[in-house]
Amino acid sequence: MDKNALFNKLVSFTTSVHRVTNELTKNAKPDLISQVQYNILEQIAVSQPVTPSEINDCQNMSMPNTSRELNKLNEKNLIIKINDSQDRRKQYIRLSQEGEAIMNKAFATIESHFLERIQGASEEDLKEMEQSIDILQTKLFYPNE
Amino acid sequence: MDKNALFNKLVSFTTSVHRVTNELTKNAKPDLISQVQYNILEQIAVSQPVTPSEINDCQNMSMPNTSRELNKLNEKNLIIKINDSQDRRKQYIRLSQEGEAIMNKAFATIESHFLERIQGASEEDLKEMEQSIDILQTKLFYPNE
DNA sequence: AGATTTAGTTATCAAATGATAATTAAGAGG
DNA sequence: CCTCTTAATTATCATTTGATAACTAAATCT
Repeated sequence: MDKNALFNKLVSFTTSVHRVTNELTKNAKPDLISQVQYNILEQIAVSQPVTPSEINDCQNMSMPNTSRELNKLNEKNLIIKINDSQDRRKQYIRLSQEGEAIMNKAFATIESHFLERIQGASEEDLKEMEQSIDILQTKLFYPNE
Repeated sequence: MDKNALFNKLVSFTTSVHRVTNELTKNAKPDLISQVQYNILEQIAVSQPVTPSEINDCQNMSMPNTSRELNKLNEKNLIIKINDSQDRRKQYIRLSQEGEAIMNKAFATIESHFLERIQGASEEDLKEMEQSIDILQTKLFYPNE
């Protein structure tokens, strides 16, 4: 199979995913946090608990900056830091109750945009989408190691 | 079908796409441009010609900021601006030769990371991925209007 | 025990970004 | 012709971000 053609498809696909994600998340981000902070909260929400190191890997940031942003989120009472009892250098980050509330609200907004978007889809379409997501997630967008 | 479950899948899927995209594009961005500028160049590369308005819609920026960033890219000779002959308020943005060269190099880097990632995939897998991308792109990540 | 690595913090500074207001110029509609 | 809207620009300022250096503390290695 032509891997080059597949790559070109992937490029325009990821561009589409980014664009649509932007559209879906429009107005979902609360004003009191920055885009970077929102991205971090989203990562925490999806895969909590999470360590600061994991955050800076996924978000492509440096430790000092991750630390700073986590402090800001902590000051805003949106996250909590838990010390690892085994390895006392490590921390685990979770959403606080307030953080959960904020993210639930954001996800609800995103979901309503999503529902509008798939409004016209048939049962058949939905099934196909679900299977396609599963395939791509396991075969292409799997975690690195 | 449970649209709510599909939505949850979509959330973790888009998170994965973002994370993997980050990994693939690591080291691909030339140092002389910022992340935002790179995103803009990528959009131009994928769907040129493009108007400044389209850019600020897709990138979720404001017109003044889009204009500023395009000026910076123009000063760096990475893009060219072409006036619409019909509607003289409009512009079309394209990559300059230098811009094309830079983006080709970036895409080559990304492609090599991509090839590493799908190294273990069988013919069958590749075909499935391609079909899945097609399905999602037409049924879910289609352009808005 | 001493050296090295790992996880995270603090401080600092330049640069990039976001947001807003004011402006120009060209279309579009009445 | 006049008003309204659209496309884009310029200028400005506060904030956010990125990058780097120096540091603490705990774990691991030898």
